[in-house]
Amino acid sequence: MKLDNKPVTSDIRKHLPGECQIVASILSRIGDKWTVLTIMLLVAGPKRFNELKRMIGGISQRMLALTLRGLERDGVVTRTVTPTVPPRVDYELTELGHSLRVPIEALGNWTFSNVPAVLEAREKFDKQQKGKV
Amino acid sequence: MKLDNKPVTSDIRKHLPGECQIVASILSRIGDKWTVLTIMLLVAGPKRFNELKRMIGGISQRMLALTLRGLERDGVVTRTVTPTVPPRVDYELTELGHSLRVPIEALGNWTFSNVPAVLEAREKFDKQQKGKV
DNA sequence: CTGTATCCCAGTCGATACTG
DNA sequence: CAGTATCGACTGGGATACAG
Repeated sequence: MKLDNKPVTSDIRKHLPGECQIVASILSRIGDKWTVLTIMLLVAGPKRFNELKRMIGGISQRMLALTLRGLERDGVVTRTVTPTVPPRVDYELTELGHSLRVPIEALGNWTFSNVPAVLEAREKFDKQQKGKV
Repeated sequence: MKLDNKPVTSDIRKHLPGECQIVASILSRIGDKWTVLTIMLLVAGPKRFNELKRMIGGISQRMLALTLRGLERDGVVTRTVTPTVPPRVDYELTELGHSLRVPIEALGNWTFSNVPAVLEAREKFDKQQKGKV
């Protein structure tokens, strides 16, 4: 897999077969249950581990750790350890992470403004299914 | 989930608690393994079941059926049966589906153009991890 | 052709306990 | 505070077989 400095067209449909997997793997991280929420919180500034945990609410320690490690691996967040007692770890969006904010918010806003339409569609669909049985 | 106490960024944060689940459920459909690809293919026009199956390649009959059913339920695609022998079923994006194309492509294009950055970050991260053990 | 129904494995996630 | 380790429940998804 190499796409060095190729003039990347802005059309997703033109990707090569090999790139498909990478794109899918990144896309699946976005679709991950906690990723979007975590990024949205970090947009406001650096956060500590438990700070994020509290803000997210429903997440387990394990999943937050996994989510953050995944984001760190992909270069979206940085992890900064301050070796005090007790230890302090700050997570912060990288430049790449901040650039992700734009498309993520586009998607979030689309979702938000179409919630009624989707709900209506689901209700209608479910009602039809019910009548079919 | 509490996103409502900070003076932050976009509309996505303004949602009410109850809507959070809906937003998450829609978002998770986007992150679904086959959804984005399927939508991208349908952007070009209506497609039949096996036509989609062939184009996607790696998908099983079961997953394509489930994916399409989910999209239909959310009002993103329509399913049109032509009762001939053999039967013919066409799937087509609704207006809602076509509007989804914009944010999806934004995300896709971000992903596509940042593949090198992410790959580099992963490689760097993995190397560091390796050295730590 | 276009599905639905079953079986089954691999991976995911939460809860809990333990460590530095 | 900030994790890692482990276990068990649950689920996604492929393969296969069958039906309209």
